[in-house]
Amino acid sequence: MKRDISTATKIKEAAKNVFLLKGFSGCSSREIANAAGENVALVNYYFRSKGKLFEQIFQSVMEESLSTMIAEFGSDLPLKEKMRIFIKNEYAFLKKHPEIPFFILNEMNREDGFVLDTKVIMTKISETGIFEEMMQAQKDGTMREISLVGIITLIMSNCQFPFMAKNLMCQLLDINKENYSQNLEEHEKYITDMLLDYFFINNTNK
Amino acid sequence: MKRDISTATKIKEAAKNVFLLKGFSGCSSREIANAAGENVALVNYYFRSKGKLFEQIFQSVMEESLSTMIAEFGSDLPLKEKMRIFIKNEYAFLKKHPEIPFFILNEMNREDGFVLDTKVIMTKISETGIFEEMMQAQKDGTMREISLVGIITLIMSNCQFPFMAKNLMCQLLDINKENYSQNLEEHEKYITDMLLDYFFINNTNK
DNA sequence: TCATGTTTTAAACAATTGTTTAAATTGATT
DNA sequence: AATCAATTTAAACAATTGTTTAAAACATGA
Repeated sequence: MKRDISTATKIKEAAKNVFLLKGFSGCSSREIANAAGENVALVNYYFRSKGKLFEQIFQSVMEESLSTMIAEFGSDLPLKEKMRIFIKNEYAFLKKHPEIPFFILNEMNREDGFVLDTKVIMTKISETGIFEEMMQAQKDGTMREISLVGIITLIMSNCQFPFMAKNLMCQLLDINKENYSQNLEEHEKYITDMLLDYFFINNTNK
Repeated sequence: MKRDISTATKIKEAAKNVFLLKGFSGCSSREIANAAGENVALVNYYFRSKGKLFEQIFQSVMEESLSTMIAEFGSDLPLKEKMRIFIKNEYAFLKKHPEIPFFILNEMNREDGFVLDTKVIMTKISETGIFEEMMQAQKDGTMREISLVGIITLIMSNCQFPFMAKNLMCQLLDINKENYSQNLEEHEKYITDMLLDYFFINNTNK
């Protein structure tokens, strides 16, 4: 007879918060149920198991974060400007969801971690033509010769690491989290300059 | 009456392997005992608790990985060459112990994670005079104006992320692990060039 | 060989885990 | 009001967790 969906979504939202904060192995079904203000059994009633619930949330988080990337790839801006906006968008997304990169990494390193359906996403990115555009720029000599894997790794390293290593860096450098957040702001300028300078051949005074 | 120490060390070594692979929350006392070929109770007999055992191992891993860094800082090489060797050493260490960066990050992000005694290590680095040397180079104009936190973050991002994100990258880019390891080799060249080019002002044709 | 203290073992501990069960409650349709 | 299926609840499930206990096995000095 279909009641309102509030119970299932209440659990789902609570689970997302808890999973993002503590990871799959780091929390219990009861903890999720309590956070949702509902009974433990309802987790299994609506989602069959803790694992099934997690899979749903993980997949949606994954797609949410990856689809942010492709926003401007279809436009007709110069490649260098596309990359600049890409980094800007990625960084803005991470400022909004700083827990996500470690959350994803953590679950990918779980021994019995879930297998992702990433081909859909990479295909979508590929369809924007961004990869061909980069290959062409490398042939033109406007872009440095570097593998696709290398480019993606460089960008992800510099965008994601500063956010997921916050606790480590603060302890290591003995600074508080507000201080580190300020550093994160100016770090965006660092990495944008560094990456674009490295990727693209400078021909201003040639 | 002192027996040989083999039992305690056997447990410690087994625990190090298991902890590095699965993390503190990801394994049980019994799993460690089995890996050591010993009885469960011996873990607590020799180390009081699972947590105490972990603390010992974590601290030693932390010091091992951080002390690798300072190897060449005391030498009289030019700053740029010191940094090049530093990156080389760091990368070589990571190739030998690819599990360590995620292991450390993971435990630093645990809710009830341990508080580190990092001041000892950072003090040791500081005593090499490397930080003053960089500040001086920035005044000289041979090095770009950039905060210490920024420099350290840039280096750690580019060295550590590629190793700890191996599983993620392989799934995302749909390549096998051997393939990725090859990419890691050429990636060292990428990051060394990029970082040094960014840090140091190029005055070859001025 | 006996006594002593250390090491190892199997068993038990209470607590927590994910999940299931069966009864109670709810809300709409007849 | 009665029916009936969907929802919610409290309780119980077996398995696993870290840790403790108490007896056994061991090695060594007398």
